[in-house]
Amino acid sequence: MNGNKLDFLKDKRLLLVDDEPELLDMIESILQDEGFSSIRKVPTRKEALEQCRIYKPEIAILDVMLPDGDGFSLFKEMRRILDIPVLFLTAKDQPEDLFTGLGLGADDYMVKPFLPRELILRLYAILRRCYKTDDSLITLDECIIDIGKAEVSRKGTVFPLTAKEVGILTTLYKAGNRIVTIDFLCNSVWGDNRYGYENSLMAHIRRIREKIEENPSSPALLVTIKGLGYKLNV
Amino acid sequence: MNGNKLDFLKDKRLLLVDDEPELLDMIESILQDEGFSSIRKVPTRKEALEQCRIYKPEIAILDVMLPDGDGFSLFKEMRRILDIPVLFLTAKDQPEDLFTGLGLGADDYMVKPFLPRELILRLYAILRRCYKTDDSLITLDECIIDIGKAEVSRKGTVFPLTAKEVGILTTLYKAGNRIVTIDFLCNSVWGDNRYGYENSLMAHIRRIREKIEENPSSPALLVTIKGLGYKLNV
DNA sequence: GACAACCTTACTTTTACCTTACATTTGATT
DNA sequence: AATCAAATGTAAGGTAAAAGTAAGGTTGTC
Repeated sequence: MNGNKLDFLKDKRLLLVDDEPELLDMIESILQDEGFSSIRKVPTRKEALEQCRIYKPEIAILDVMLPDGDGFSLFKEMRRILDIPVLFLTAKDQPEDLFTGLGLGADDYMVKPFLPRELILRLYAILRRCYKTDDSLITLDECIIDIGKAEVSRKGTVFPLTAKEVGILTTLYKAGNRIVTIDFLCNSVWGDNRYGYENSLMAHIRRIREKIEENPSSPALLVTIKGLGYKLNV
Repeated sequence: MNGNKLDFLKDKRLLLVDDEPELLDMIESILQDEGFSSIRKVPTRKEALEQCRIYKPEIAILDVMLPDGDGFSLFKEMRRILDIPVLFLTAKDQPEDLFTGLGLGADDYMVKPFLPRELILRLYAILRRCYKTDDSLITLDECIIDIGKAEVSRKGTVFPLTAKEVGILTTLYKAGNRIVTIDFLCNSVWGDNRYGYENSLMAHIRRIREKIEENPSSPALLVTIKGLGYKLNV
């Protein structure tokens, strides 16, 4: 697991929720030793939900027991905000908990105390499956978009991409050639609850089209679905 | 787990590999009871590889101990043919096996003897993540409506849907092939307490029928219930 | 057969988005 | 601190697809 092929998984944003500070610190150090760079830990249900909104974690490790509510109801609330994989932890070796957790739609389940190595491995197993397409290379017909290098190459010419352009393209790509609403795009590029950037988005869309499209005025790759949003054809 | 939302997972092709025929039969009956319809079981590494080529399973449950080689090397060979999720089984409660399995890239790991229910739940957890559906896909006979992409495909042709069309179809679909009144449809598409759009709705219904119906003038999918409303046959 | 509910089509209007040129911000460099 | 270039944001007129309208036609029910 020390190869470089899965290193991008270490950049994923993790959220740890547990009421015991010692355990929280322990897990954090296990994960840091493994190379995970973006970890946020909170002790309560309330803070967990807050972090879901502002931090937008890509995976969560939840304790079943929390001071202000159980992990299961937290899980359900989280799923309404984000569709991220979840690994449950429980102190009690009660099979009931396992069934409840997995039955709700959790991705894995571990009983405390656990071996650090097992946590790491199960974490990788989940991340691998959920985020395997993070090669950051988007191939659309004759056009190759390299998110990592922030450039587009088409017909032998290389066009550089700006930060906002990369943000927009990434959001569109992650949607998996489904329609992304203008609101969602604005939120993911400029941050939550920000309005008034619709026109700016439009200007960016135009600039992107001038780089990726054969004919920017009648786009074939980044298309408009009037009244609904934009779509990237992959 | 008996809801109908995850029923499509039960159609997935499963491959069981274990050298003990009793265990093989036991797992098969557990899975059959749950509703899994496509199960193939083999006792050897050699046959497992053969099945990967001809049966093309969508998930595999592998025993670590096999008469003609261990499960780990089988796993590596399988991955060269198919990139499917794998759940390992082991009789020995050796942590080493767990690390080897997950380290290689397996998706989950269970120690025998296990609870049938846990197997089922872990299986669902893996399948859900690997084959998560587009919940916005409506299949009506020969016609597939993709709400997320706002398009309808019928007989190989793809027709785009407009915003209002998507709204109407979504409302009809959510009603679950029950009759939806014209008032209700208008309210859900144009907003509450708005009248005077009945005729506009009719025009939209016509346009939808031209996209989804074989014969738009005698509809079979989006039918009129005179005096009551419209109904989507699912 | 008379009425009402709904269909159908062509036509008009509107809205959501396009486009372009220009203004402002950001951030690197001296 | 000043300068400059690149990136980003803004404004405004333009446009085509989508939505709405109207009017004559059709179907089913009492």
